Amino acid sequence: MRILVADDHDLVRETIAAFLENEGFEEVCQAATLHDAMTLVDTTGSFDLALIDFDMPGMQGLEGLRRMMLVNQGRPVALMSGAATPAIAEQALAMGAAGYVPKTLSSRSMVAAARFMVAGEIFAPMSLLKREAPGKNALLSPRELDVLRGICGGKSNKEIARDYDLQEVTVKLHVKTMSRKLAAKNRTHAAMIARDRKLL
Amino acid sequence: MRILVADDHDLVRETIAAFLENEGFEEVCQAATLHDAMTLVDTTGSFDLALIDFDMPGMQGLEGLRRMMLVNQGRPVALMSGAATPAIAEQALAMGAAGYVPKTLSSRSMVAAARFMVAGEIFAPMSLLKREAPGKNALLSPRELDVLRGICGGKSNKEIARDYDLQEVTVKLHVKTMSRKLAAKNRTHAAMIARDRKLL
DNA sequence: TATTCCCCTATTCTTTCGGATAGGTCCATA
DNA sequence: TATGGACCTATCCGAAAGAATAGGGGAATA
Repeated sequence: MRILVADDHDLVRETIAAFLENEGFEEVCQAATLHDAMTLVDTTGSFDLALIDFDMPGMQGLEGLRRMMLVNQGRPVALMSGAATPAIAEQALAMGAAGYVPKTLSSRSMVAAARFMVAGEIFAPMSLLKREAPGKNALLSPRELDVLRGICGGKSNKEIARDYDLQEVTVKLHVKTMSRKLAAKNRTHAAMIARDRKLL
Repeated sequence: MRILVADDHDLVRETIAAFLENEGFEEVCQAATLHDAMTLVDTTGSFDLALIDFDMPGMQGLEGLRRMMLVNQGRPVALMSGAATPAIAEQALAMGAAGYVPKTLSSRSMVAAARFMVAGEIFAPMSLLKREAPGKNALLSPRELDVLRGICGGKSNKEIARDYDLQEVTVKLHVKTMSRKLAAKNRTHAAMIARDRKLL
């Protein structure tokens, strides 16, 4: 049961490591940079769980997470952060991270989360991933949502018009107004924004 | 501590409910269809956790999950399934589900998962979400990946050409060949496929 | 050496998108 | 009644995207 805790703040790292050791995890290694963490994996083998800090030297955003996941041979790697946006947490999970651990977590919860992830489950606090107020995408009218769905399916304006029994010009109108509301540069951008905000 | 178990297979549903009751959950309600489940929520109030079956009458794919999440007032709703693809599990989580619970889970794990989700965490077995062989997006050449990234950012061919110091026609070529490889109808479709498969 | 693959460019053409402008209906609410 | 919003349609235009065809250079490999 080998665990790696990687964080550049000595106090934070050592506290977490100490707690994990007390809770029965046999081997808890530490690293202060991504580079150190990766060489540690290279020399001593992969870990059953790696907790790595998001704001750590060497991590360029989530690129560091990606690299860490590669060297750890597909075994669980989780992202830790004191202050990261829900978007970051989601992206981390989407790229296959074993979890997202806010540093605000109580030490007991942290241990529980670690146990969970070691067992091959995914840990994430739901408060972070909660979609905002349900009626908040009222910025888009029903028709605009229809069109947006069509766009996300890769359809052309003509196809969308056929689907909903409209004229192509009307679809264009909706595309334009909807893109403006979403601050999208074009239909493709709008589709990606819709996907990101989960408002399809 | 109110929990709802919704599944059309009586045996499965009752077994799960019995286990949860034995483990200390006070009020465990049952429903055999999505409709029953939703009226139950309407009449008796929202649940601390709702476990709903993916292959249940009334659920049209994930649409049922969406509706259930709406009526349960933002409190945890998890998807259960005997045989669902990783894509479905991911989508469920992406739309804000509290978790994905395979029916193959041992009853002890099931209870642990329920506890977890009631506490506001997200549960998902990592094995399902694991990305396949890392070198599998070798179908796309490096340049095609560059272009794809640009498209996902909503950029025009001209902008992408400028970014990588290419001619616009060259970008068009990559767009075309890359779209063919991905079986995409157009750039927007390609962007969505890339997002789905996480191969950007 | 020949083959293959990726990369880059060029020309021409049609289709599609996107924007602007200018109407119209319906419906709810002030 | 008026006002505004959502919805629909129309025409015109320029820009962008997509498809077809035809190359050349470089690197790896059989």
